[in-house]
Amino acid sequence: MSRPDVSTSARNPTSYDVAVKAGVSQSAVSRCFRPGGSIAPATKARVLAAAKALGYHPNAIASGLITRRSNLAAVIISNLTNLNYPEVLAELTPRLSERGIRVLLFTLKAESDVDEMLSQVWRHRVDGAIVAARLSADQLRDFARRRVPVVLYNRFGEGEPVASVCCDSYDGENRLVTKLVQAGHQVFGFISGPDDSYVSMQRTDAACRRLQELGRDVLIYKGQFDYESGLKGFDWLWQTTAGKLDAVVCANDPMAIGAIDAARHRTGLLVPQQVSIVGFDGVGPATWDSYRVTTIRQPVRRMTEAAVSMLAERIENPDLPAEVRTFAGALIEGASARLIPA
Amino acid sequence: MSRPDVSTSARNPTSYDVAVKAGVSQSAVSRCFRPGGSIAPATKARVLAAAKALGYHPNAIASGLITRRSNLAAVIISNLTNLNYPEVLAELTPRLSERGIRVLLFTLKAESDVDEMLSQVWRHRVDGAIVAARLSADQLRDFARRRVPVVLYNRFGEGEPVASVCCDSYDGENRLVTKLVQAGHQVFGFISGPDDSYVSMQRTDAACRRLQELGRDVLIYKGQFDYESGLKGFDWLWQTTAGKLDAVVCANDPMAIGAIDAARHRTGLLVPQQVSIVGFDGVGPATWDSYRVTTIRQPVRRMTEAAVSMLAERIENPDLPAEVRTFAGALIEGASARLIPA
DNA sequence: CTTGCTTTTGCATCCGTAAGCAACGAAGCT
DNA sequence: AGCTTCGTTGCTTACGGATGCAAAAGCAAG
Repeated sequence: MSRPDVSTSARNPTSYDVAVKAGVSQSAVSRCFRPGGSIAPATKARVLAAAKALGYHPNAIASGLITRRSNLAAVIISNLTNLNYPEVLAELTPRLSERGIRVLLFTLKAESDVDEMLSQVWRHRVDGAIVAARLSADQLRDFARRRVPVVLYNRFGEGEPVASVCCDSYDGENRLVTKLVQAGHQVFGFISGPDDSYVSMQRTDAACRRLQELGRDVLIYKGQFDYESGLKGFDWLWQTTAGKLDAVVCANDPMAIGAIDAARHRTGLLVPQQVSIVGFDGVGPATWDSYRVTTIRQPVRRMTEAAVSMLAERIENPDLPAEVRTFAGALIEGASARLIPA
Repeated sequence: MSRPDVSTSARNPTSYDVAVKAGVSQSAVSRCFRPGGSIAPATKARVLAAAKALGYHPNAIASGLITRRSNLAAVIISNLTNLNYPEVLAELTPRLSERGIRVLLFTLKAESDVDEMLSQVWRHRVDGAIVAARLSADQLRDFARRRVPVVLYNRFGEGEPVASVCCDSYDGENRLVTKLVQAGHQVFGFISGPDDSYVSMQRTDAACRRLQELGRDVLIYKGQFDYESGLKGFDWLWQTTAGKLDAVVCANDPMAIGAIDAARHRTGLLVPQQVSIVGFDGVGPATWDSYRVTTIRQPVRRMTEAAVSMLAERIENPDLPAEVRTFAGALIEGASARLIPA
């Protein structure tokens, strides 16, 4: 039974259609679109011409079924509105693309169902995953069991060793805090992120530990990584220290910006003359003239490049050992903190 | 020849494996995972138990091959670092997910090869696409020819009618400009985005046309939608008007923020007392205390919801006519413009 | 117990591509 | 010329799940 020849091509053309037009077998067509396929140059040219004429593009679904490679990587990001992640995503996508891998994007809200999301990840048989979200040890073990390589971004596998790329929170906070103490600051406040954030945990721990080493106490306000938290956090710290507050260390830049605004516009202080405020990440707005936040800039390009190459290596060879690549951030001096002794 | 039983399950379990374990046929397993599959409740329970025990998840690739539905939508965004798009993407992803559609993300840099990207879109046989990037009429026609529904985001099909969701640039700029004129501003500057941006074109056209109607001249500086452009644009406008500049209308918020910073910190002006500056989009930083930009806030939630539902409808029924849904933005009065007569 | 109807089940086939295998021809060698 | 070697090519099958069709099972009424 022959299919009616609809000249408007109701269906996508298949490799078989191309084969007929080029006068070769379907296998030959297939080989034209595979790197390293054994095919004579003249034949290949004929096939490619036919393919172009028909508007043929190999069906990645059919190809994925037989090769067991989807050429997809899941990119799982908890909170895209965090100003750091758009840049990360914008860097990851073309880098993966260069290696022939497309991005299947998953975003998580706090309330959302991680298991449901992972089920979709499994269904699509992704070749690997880059994860900037909190996954449980069990969930990470599922990746290992299914032999789907994962690279964690700015977090470590808790318990299980997992490949990961991190900006060094300890180093960054150490440098910020040490500079602040050397400059003579006495009364410290810290504005953290939410409890379930690994990044927040690390930065909080790093800063507080270092402050303790240097003999300073620190008051902690628990924020949510957003501008509002910076506003509220500063007010609370200012009240609670009865105006003795000297320096505020924030777990990310938007909170530092909020704190700066609270200090200036709501409390009427001069930053950095009366109070120093530092952030972390080095997102775009931190460099704006009104803020010029003193912060640690993550080397996003190098980190994303590392994440992608680690993932690609592990897709080729799933037995590579877990490896953690740590990157030191760059101290941006900005103008929101007094870094020299008064 | 029987496959060795690797208890660590070297391969993903298939519906056949589940069928054997549950003592049913492969068809029955398949029907358990399809909505509306004819299956007895008791059987379904047995199958689901077996599936769970084996860690079975239906293979979306195999299923996509036979159903000709990938359950993927391409989301094509030209410039993720534009502060408006992360929010858009963060809204689109869960909304598509609710409808069983996963996001295949494509980002474009100016230099990047659109045709290569589209080739990947065709290969993956996406069910539809949401496009916030500049595509040529030919490229849009390819979507139609392949019967892949498209919804444009904040742009129109040029020539071809294409489904699209837009925030009304004309209305928004009209309201801003009219208010500024009513408040008595005389000398206007406009900071536009790049020439190849549809959004910039529209906003520029809308603002200038309205200014002309109201009998005001306007000087245009061509920017790139970024903070730097705002800085430079303001300086240039200030110089060029020899300090007569009254009001600056910017094609988006980051440029307005740059202009505010230039006015305040580089030229030493009071905003809005000496010069009014307005933006467009209503991105997060526009509301920060240091700026409080007077702007038009795009109704991102309603727009993304519309885009997703229009796409979903067209996936079900590709013959739906093109339709443009336009949303009026909300005027955010902010504090960067004087809106009442002096 | 039979009949007629509905629900549930299994069989067989198909989706579009990749790749092992064997066949083929051309070229190089003795 | 006869033989080997190598590059190309087509044939055939497999990937994993969805679905039309017919068979089987359940169920109610006669």
